[in-house]
Amino acid sequence: MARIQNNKNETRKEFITSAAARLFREKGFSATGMRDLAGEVGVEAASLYNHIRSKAELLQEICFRTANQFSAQLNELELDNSQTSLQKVEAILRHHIQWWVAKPDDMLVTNNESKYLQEPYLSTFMNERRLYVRRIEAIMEDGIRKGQLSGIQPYSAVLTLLSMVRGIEFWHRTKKNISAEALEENMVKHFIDGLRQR
Amino acid sequence: MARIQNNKNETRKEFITSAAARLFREKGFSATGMRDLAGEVGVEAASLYNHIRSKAELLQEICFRTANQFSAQLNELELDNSQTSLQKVEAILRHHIQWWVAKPDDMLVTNNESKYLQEPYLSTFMNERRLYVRRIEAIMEDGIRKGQLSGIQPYSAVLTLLSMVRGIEFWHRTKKNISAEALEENMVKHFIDGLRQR
DNA sequence: AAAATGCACTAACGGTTGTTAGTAAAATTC
DNA sequence: GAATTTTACTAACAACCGTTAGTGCATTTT
Repeated sequence: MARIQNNKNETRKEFITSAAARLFREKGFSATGMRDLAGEVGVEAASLYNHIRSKAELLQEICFRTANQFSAQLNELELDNSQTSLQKVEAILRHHIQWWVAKPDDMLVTNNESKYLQEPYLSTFMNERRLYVRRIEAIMEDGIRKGQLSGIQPYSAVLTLLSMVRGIEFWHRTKKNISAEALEENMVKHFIDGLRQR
Repeated sequence: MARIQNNKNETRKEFITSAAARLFREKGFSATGMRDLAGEVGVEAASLYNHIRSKAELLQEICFRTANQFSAQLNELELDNSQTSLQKVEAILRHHIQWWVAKPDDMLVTNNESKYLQEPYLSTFMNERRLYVRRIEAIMEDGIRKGQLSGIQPYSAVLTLLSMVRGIEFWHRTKKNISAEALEENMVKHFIDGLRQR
């Protein structure tokens, strides 16, 4: 009857949520059983419910924690007058790349498994995502007005930005091809060069 | 006891496979039940087994049909001496975009649900995918030798090519922003401009 | 018309799902 | 040290899973 061995200063709930992110990423939300998760944590399935309310709650925690993190960056960028629009777009792209490199579990679950959120969380999540796209579009439109960006439509550029970084998932499985730093510089150069006015 | 109403000249198995692709895309492979699929087809679950061997077989059919289609294009391109490497890369990108626009169900299932393939199909699929990446890399390396492509590493560029088009999934849900043709031209311009030697 | 095949049905199987109830031991608070 | 809270356990639940067996009607082939 040993307790969950949670390291340092994280709560047991956080420990479980991390394990859940790992499993949801590997096996998918639906194919991950509470008995799988319990095994990963080192406990019986029923014991998990002393710390969490439901399987659904775990998914909510992962998706919204991750999404809020990206909204927070936009909050700061929108108030920053010291950067050009192009610099802001580059900052957003780098932020996405770095999170895909550092937290692939969270990013994959947020991207691929968020559809299993139940209402009203699902609607909230999708609305937030739409808003996030529009806010980046607005930054790009500002750059077009100031002549810094090329004639590519902002909507298309945002879709590309948010999607191209998903290739990092594939990179994670075969790391030896290229370092994380080189990958970031390549992707940033490629995206920004294609976007810049010439 | 009405039969499955399959249109024109497709077999009943193809009719079922199409419905499966639609459901696997919407709900995911694991969360899609045979009773869901049966309802979509207009029949009882057990009746499906007069036409298919198993749920797993449906996934195999979708994933390999789609993957082979892309390999076939590369087979032709590799033998084509009338195009520059840059033109070949553009052709590959356009091919991906057009398939994401026309067959989003197949593309999404092949990308997101292929992990549920069972052995030995899973290993075969992943090896084919690795080989596909290397073949595109080889085309890009050729372009670098001939001075047509910029200093971006081929591996990074391939990851970007294969991933950026996944944004089309999001576009499908909110079509009014931009037409399919404009989206294609924007993405191609963005990707190729970023890749071209200047 | 007879025989053979195709196809959808009902019923059921063994296994798995997320979750709850009840209990006891361990850790914490008093 | 006693009282209280936290936490892990076993057992069990109703629902659902993919799939098989067996039956009989409908269609096609002979």
